Amino acid sequence: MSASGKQRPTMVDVAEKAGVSRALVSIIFRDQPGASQETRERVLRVADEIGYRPDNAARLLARGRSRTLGVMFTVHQTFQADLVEGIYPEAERLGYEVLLSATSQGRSEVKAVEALLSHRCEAVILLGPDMEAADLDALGHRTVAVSVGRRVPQTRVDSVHTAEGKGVRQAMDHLVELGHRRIVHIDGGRGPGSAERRRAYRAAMRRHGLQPELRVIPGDHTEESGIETGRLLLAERDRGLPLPTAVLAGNDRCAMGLLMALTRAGVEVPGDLSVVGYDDSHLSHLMPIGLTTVRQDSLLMAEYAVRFAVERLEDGELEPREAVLDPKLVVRGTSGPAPEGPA
Amino acid sequence: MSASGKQRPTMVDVAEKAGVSRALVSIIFRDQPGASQETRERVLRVADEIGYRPDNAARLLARGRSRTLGVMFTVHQTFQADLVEGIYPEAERLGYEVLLSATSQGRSEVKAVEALLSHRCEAVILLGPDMEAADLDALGHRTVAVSVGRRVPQTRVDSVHTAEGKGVRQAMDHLVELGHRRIVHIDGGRGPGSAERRRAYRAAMRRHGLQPELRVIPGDHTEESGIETGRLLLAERDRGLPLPTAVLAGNDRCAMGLLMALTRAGVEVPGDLSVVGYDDSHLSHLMPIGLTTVRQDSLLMAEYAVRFAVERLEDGELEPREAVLDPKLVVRGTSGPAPEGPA
DNA sequence: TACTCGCACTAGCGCGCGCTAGTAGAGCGC
DNA sequence: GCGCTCTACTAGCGCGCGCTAGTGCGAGTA
Repeated sequence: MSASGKQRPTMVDVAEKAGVSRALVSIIFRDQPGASQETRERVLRVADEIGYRPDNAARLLARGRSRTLGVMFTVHQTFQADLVEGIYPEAERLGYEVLLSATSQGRSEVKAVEALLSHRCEAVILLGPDMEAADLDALGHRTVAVSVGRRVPQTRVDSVHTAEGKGVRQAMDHLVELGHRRIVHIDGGRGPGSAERRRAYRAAMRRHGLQPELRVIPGDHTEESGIETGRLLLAERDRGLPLPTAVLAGNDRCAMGLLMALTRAGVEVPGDLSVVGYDDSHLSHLMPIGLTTVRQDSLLMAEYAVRFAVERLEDGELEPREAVLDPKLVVRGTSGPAPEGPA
Repeated sequence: MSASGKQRPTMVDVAEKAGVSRALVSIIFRDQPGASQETRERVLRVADEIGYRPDNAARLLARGRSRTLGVMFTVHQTFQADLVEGIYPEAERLGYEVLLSATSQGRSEVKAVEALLSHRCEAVILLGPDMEAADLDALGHRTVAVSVGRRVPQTRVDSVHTAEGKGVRQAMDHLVELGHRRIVHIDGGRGPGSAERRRAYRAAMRRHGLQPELRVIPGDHTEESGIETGRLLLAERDRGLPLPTAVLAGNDRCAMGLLMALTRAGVEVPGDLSVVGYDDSHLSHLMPIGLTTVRQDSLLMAEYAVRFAVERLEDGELEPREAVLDPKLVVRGTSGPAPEGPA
């Protein structure tokens, strides 16, 4: 037997060996009524003996539906990994399979989505999509699509995200209550949710009368971005400018980068400076003192995403929906009272 | 048009609209000779108009081969994300598609692999598999399998890994040269490569005459493990025991956790203590001073894995092969001279 | 005996495509 | 005219399975 010559056994093989028709084998493997208990057991035993497994490709060709959800995600985005982890069980619960397709440099979102569709996924769940709204809309016309983490108003695409505004507001209120005034925000660039977070930060600063201190530092949702910001702030300090007393990072990864840069340089967290992240990915626990962050419930988001997709598949008339989940500030060790002293 | 009623156009639709036979459309989409340039363009234009895309499921049913590689990976393992990123381009270069299937808690390796096989993957690439050698061997008999990061001698499974021993030896020599003697190793538990690293650590300690200082702390390949170890070491210090002067972590994630725990507690790295990781995942750059680590070339490993799989598929008689890549110590900021003074 | 009913099982078409074995027609040489 | 070759295209089977419309048969009823 050559390695490449490993012939997959088919239903016909099982049927012949068991002395029944192929149709009956089909019935048995679909767990449909129409076969005696005795025959069921015999056929299953035979199938097991010759190593038969149903061929999904053929299966989903034969029945019109594939009952498969495609998930597009970005390698290296921690929070998306959390989401993927939540998607599997919910999909299984509803009787759907899951196919993953990653984007990375050199593999665009379009490519990743095409791969999913060509494998007959009935719906695609896009984790933090970065494509144009128009492209998203077009995709929504071609198939059932759900965007997670990014709002997509006015399109035929369902979306699941958290009320970014609320989350940021909670974080800002928390910091202000602790006496912070010089609070800067590291922007998430084109990252999912960034625009809303930036807006909410600005609004919160104004609301608290901190307009003069308002400062948005460009960045993105990576550790590098946090490190760079850290370097920038340290350089400013060395030139005599005051450090901010608190930083609202674009997400947890960014916050972690910032923390690494600052603590290495001897800045006390939260003594000299407080840091708040966003996501509550498992990174939040990396800091021994815990990262104060705005929790997005990845499990719940995954659940919604899967359910939106499935419900749209089963009732095509449904209008696009939007789930806006409540974020929740989780106070851990990286936020504390603002340091004393003059600005 | 209801959302779920989005009927995918098929070749028949294209053929009818273009006024040719379905077979000709097939020829054109497979880029085979047998159609005039003029017809080609017309058919492709028509196909584009009605939004036709080839159906992969049907395609791989019709031709015997699917030309698809399945990749099993673990969500959250950073280094595996690096590997996935390398697998895509190499597979594409060789004309293969890639299907991903993740393991996580609640989704076992067996489940993940079954999902891949049921979608007619011709071969599976297992990133850091944790299953029994016997199960791996069985899988190797059923299909073409490649294990990445874990050695699997005596099985019908190709494997790609680095010479863990060499890597550890380089790291240990580096530390000893810097004057370190009290070097502990955080074990990687059942993680890929752990056994070899542990063995090599022991051997290196003996070789350098440091047997009395030999110490392996149980752990695994997560940040949590590093944090716990950090806590443990700090607690020991508080009880008057000396800190080790250097730690060889099980991998980068573990090293990062350790660094977070130690630097938070005021331990100077590398002043008081040096830390060496393993993998050179992108985490290594998270530390502003850079993590000294043993580099595993993820791109090269991915390339080997894909090529092994493909070559076995195209020549089934090939015996299982093993690629052992040379690791390379990358010295960055977390390792420095051993601190002075008595133990 | 004749007639239904229900259970266990089978025949056979179709899913969308790849692929082999063709055919029709144009062009060419003699 | 005939035979040949070459290009452009088509007919039709098969991939492994789902599914509808059956068939056969024993038990129960009148």
